[in-house]
Amino acid sequence: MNLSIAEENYVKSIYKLQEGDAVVTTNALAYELETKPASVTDMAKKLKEKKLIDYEKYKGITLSSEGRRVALQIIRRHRLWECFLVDKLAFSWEEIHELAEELEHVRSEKLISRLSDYLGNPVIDPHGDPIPDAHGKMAKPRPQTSLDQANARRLVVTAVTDQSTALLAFLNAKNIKLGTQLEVIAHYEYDNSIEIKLKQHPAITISEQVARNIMVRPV
Amino acid sequence: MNLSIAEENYVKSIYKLQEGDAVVTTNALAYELETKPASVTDMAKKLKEKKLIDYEKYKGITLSSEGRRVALQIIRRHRLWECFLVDKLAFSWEEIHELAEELEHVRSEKLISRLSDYLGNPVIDPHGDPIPDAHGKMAKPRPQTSLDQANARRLVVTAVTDQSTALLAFLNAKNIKLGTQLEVIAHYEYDNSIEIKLKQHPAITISEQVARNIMVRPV
DNA sequence: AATATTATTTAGACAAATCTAAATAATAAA
DNA sequence: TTTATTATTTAGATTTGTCTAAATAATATT
Ligand SMILES: [Mn+2]
Ligand SMILES: [Mn+2]
Ligand SMILES: [Mn+2]
Ligand SMILES: [Mn+2]
Repeated sequence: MNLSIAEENYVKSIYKLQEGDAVVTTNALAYELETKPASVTDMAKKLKEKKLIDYEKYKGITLSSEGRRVALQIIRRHRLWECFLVDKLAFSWEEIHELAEELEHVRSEKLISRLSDYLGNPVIDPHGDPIPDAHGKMAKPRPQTSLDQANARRLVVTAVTDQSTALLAFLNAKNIKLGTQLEVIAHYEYDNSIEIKLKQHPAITISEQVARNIMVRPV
Repeated sequence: MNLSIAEENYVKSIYKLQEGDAVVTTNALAYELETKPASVTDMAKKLKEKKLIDYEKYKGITLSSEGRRVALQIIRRHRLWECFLVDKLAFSWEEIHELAEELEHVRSEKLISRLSDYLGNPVIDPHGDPIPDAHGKMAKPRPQTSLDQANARRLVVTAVTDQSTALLAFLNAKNIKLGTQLEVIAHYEYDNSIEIKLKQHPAITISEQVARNIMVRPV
């Protein structure tokens, strides 16, 4: 089945919003793809026709098993290109998402398997997200929680859930990256901000919004 | 100016067919792009509107200076990706053209300049074609002739003009690649075929059609 | 110079992807 | 359980890139 770039982007976004088994709503998908609900309805009909999604009027969207397979391939391509950009071309993690958003649409099994080999078959991307293998199998992510809900005091950063340039640039400025170890000093109840300390750096206070998007596990 | 993939492909093909200063005809461009003359006429109007080409009804097409600039950027991207595929991912020269045809449309100055650095700023691609630099400057190709017109006896292969998978696969089978040294044994007048000999290989006879597409210079 | 052939353009249509505005369905509030 | 609000879909339009068939222009042939 030959999918257009638009169709691939829809499938990928549906996968992302599904998070397991939840039904994806028209509005949520429109927001995610920065398009209009009417456009989503149009595309939903096409993707249903192609048997990539299950969809009934007013009932929301879920991926079919074929749709899931396709989504995982696209995600694989996306994340491998991200690894390439960071590991080989020395891009930083906030610059790569947009580029990978385009590179992911070059469809060639051979290209991607060679790229993966070339990169040493990585299993996580520069944002800490797992990379599906050629069969769509992903390493189950190690148990992790968002920083605002972590109990332990000594933590290591494992991923970021929001990959906006703005957040990643903020984290760069504060020297926080994947693998960074930090210690929670205090929770401030007033605004749910959190004071943390990185080795060799003075303590800083980060907002709840930032903390929610940093995934951590006990060191 | 933001060009679509289709527009980029047109500009690149016009550049290729122009070969210096010749006017490009509607039919030639349609054939090159595997489309119909009517479609070319439609697109010519759009590219003229965008000031990328000079075009008057029935008078053919030439690139404007802006069009030339754009074409050289696309060619740069195409050839750098070809280098990447061969040098880093171990593709062979007949597989890379199609992939580069897609990769060339990822527009990012930064990506391409980093890629170029990463590859050691190569000046020729795996087919022997020169790679424009960031300003569109290309190394003037060293004087070369097609194998069927070469006078010298000892020659070295510098480029191939036809990059079809079929020709490149044929050359692979005969162990002919860029830099291969060969000796012309005989010209056969009957069908203009040429007998050549590679070091450590028995002599072989190649057709005029093949010889026309192999570029060489005296060793 | 008239006629035939070839090249190019136009007219009109279509598919993909999108949009706005209006209609309808689902859900929440009164 | 009506009524209001929100979510979703439909109707109809637009843009981009393409096509076929017909018309016209340019060129070649007689
Ligand atoms: Mn994308
Ligand atoms: Mn990522
Ligand atoms: Mn292309
Ligand atoms: Mn090439």
